[in-house]
Amino acid sequence: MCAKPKGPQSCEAWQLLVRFSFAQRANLPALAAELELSPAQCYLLNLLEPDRPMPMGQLAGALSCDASNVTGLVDRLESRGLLRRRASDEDRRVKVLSLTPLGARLRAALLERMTSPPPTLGRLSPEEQRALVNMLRRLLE
Amino acid sequence: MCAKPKGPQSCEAWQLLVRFSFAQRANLPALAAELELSPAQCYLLNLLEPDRPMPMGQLAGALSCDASNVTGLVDRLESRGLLRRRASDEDRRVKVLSLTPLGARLRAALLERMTSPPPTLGRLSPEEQRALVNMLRRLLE
DNA sequence: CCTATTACTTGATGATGTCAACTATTGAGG
DNA sequence: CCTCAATAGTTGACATCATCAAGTAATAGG
Repeated sequence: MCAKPKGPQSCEAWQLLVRFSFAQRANLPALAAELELSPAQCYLLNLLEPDRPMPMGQLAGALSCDASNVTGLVDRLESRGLLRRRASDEDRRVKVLSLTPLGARLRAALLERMTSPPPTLGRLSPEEQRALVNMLRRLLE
Repeated sequence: MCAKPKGPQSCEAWQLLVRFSFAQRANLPALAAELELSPAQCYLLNLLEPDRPMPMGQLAGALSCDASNVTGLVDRLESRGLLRRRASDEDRRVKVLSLTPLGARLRAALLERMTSPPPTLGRLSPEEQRALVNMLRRLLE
């Protein structure tokens, strides 16, 4: 049924993490809609940190989608005044994206809503939560 | 920054879980494409278990999307012979979906690829993995 | 310079997703 | 029975998402 590099639990742990991701994805549309965003725009805003401008190509890589798709996403976000395109000084082919103050505020609101812990997290004791943080950090590198 | 029903770790644990979900989402398109599926079709197939037919409306609820969207998704999957629509006997307004043998095989291949654990899981000891399974089970109910 | 590569845009096309309007069926009263 | 409202799904219109192929501008290497 599944590869197991570290015993039978490997598989189950990963299965549960994937199940968790799917469940998480299901409530993103509603959450995004409250801020007049689409899920794709949320993914983009999540990656674009306020104090760290990013070239469009790098964003396409992080989203693992085509560069032309990023063009359209950025068109719509820029027209709403949430971010700016600016030609890079070193390489004028490159367009660097940076959040406007408005965009930074919207991003903060988005992240706060997304990461506000659900009541089920209370089922884990503080020590368990510490252990969970420790493990997830290692899984994410 | 975030609500903390159980101390400062609550927030971080959840943040990491959300980050994990986002990272996970990024490699779904490529994985789905190997099976000639779209991400949305993967979500649908994941929910439709081979031995448990499901009404379209219930599927729309589980995907948290509009019913008319399910119509289109099902149209395409049905035209590929992956599932069948059948009018329910008790209530003929209801269309019950069931996987064909072909659809069940594709679903199995999909789930196997999605849940095959990445090498980073090897960073957790077997006891840690057991603890992780235990915690995720409680988070997911 | 000349040429190839790179970063982004554009246009075409199909899939996803929502909404409003529609059909068919069910169910509750009168 | 016979409305009449509610429900399940479909359809059509429309915007967004996503890819591909082709195009433009800038860079880099020879």
